[in-house]
Amino acid sequence: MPELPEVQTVVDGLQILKDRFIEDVEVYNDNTVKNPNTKSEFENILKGKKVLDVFRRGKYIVFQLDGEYKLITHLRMTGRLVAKEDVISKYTRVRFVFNDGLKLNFNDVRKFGTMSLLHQDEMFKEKGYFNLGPEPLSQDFNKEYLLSKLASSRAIKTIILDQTKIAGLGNIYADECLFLAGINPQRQGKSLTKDEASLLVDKIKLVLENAIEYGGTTFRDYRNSKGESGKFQECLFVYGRKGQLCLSCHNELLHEKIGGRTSVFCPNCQR
DNA sequence: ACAGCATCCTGATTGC
DNA sequence: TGCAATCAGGATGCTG
Repeated sequence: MPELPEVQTVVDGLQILKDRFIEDVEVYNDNTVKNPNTKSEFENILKGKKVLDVFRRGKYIVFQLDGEYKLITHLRMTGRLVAKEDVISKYTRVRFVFNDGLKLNFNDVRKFGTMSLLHQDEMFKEKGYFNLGPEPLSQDFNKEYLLSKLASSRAIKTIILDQTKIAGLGNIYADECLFLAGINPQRQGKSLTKDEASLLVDKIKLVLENAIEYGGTTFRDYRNSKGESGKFQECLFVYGRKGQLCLSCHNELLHEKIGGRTSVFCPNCQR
């Protein structure tokens, strides 16, 4: 599941696309493209455009193109942007050919991933992108900010998964952060003390930084832009470990559905 | 206004 | 053994 560290790793690998020109575009799955309305429009606008920059915002990958256009991509669960293989698979949804022959495939088993090509002045059309909260690794995300978002009866896990409040956390890192902060994921946001909120901010930053160092987590589907796995799965304390023993206190890890998401936690370490 | 749930989709895993 | 049900989960749209 590509979350912030996985998306960052992909973006790092896609820097090779900078200053290249898009020579050809093929859309194999119409529903992958959200904007513009037709795939011929999508293909025609992209052809001849230069890639000025590739960057990450939350879980989105953004290609800054000349002519003030942005190609905004979301991998969702199984999307992969692969700049290595020249093979069109049954899961290739969109394919780009660059001026020097390099190919970029957007492969996506489950077809949840999306691409939107938008001009600078119509960015509001991509609501999820437009409404993103602060980057968790920036100064804007601090304990004062988090406290201001905790005045809610919703579960703390649901709050930190809300992309309009914090951009980039998904199910894996939400569970990991809450474990390291010693906070039960079911706790109401408003029940957290200032110290707990402060600790949670620190652990969110720590986990994301470490996961980026490790090239992200490959639990099942995630691969980087070269098709390689990440290594942070070796560092997980709770995600995917339901029924196993807590690495800290050796009690059995429990699991609950919170906001429709499987959540694993230690009832002893997380209060 | 907002919380909660269904929906999208396909492969892997689990259960009978 | 084989088939069917369940699970995985990010964002969105609908419902109460």
